Amino acid sequence: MDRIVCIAGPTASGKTALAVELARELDGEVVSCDSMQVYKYMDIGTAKPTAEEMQGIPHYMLSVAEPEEAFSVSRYCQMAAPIVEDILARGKTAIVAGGTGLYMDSLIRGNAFAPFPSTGVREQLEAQADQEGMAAMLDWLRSVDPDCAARLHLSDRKRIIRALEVYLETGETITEHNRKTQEIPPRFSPLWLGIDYARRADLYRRIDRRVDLMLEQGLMEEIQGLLRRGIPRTCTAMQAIGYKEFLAVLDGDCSLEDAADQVRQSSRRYAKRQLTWFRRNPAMHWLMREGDGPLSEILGPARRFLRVFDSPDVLA
RNA sequence: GCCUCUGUAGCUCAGUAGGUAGAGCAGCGGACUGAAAAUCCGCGUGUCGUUGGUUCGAUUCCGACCGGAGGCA
Repeated sequence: MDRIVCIAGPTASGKTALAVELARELDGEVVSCDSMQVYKYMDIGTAKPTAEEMQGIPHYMLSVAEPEEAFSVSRYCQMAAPIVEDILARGKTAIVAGGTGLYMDSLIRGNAFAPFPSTGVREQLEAQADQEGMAAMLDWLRSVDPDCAARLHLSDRKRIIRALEVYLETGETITEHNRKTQEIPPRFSPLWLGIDYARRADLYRRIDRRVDLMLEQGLMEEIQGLLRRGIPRTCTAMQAIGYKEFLAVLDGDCSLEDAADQVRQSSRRYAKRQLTWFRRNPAMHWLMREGDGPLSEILGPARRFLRVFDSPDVLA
């Protein structure tokens, strides 16, 4: 087992605080695993750890892209994997912490990705989908990759188009590509820790509070700053929860209260999706939090799991 | 104090000419391999206010009581 700890969990569950605490105890450095914290100038709304919260612990993969850039899993892995290797090479513990399950799994498994399409294939497919409808697109996919077509629902436009894109670009179906990457052994073998709440309502209360806190900290000003920089409101970064909704307030399309309600609800649904993703990981060791209990309540259990680094049988 | 209306899912409400009930929202579960804070799929979770009566059978009809809204005093 590598000296890597993955800290997963839903938004507002305390991943940042746990990561820093464990980094202090294990002589570790933190690699963020968050699809929105990678963007610069988006600090408050993505709950990026502040300098104070980091407590001098080195953090990586924060603010590494311009908001108007198209970021992706592939780029995340390209950048983060060498960083993790380097931390390990220096004899330190790598603490990969964040809520983006796809990024975390891909980094750990060392997923390979098909070359990025340089031509406008996706745009062409989008246009074709608009003209001929998704049923025709799914039929097409079925003729080249029946397994993939069987897995996808007619409404899942994104994945149908992506599957066709991979096939057209590489000549290989996405099913075949996935099969091949799964044959490759995982790149890292970490200790998986997941944070969850015994009662969902307690997590939701924390989410609600965090939204209010973000507004107090100046989220609206942060969004105005992005607009002043000329960040297009259609880019991926702007679809982040808390940004798209409050943007509507600045545009005069929505009241602040309604937008805040929407942000709270989107965050709750997001948290649920995150839990669904992480729950299917059989290697996950769950740390359950109660009510408004302090972080220390899960520190003990976390340390018990961490003994695996000294004697690999403790988890057996 | 009297009169009228009202009480059904977490919320707003529909409904049963008597055979234990259904919508929206909320919520819950799941999928996920280069947009992933994205995208998509599935699922009613209920002492029908309480208590008596009529009835083979009451959430439905009748009475009383309790809670809510309005009106008259």
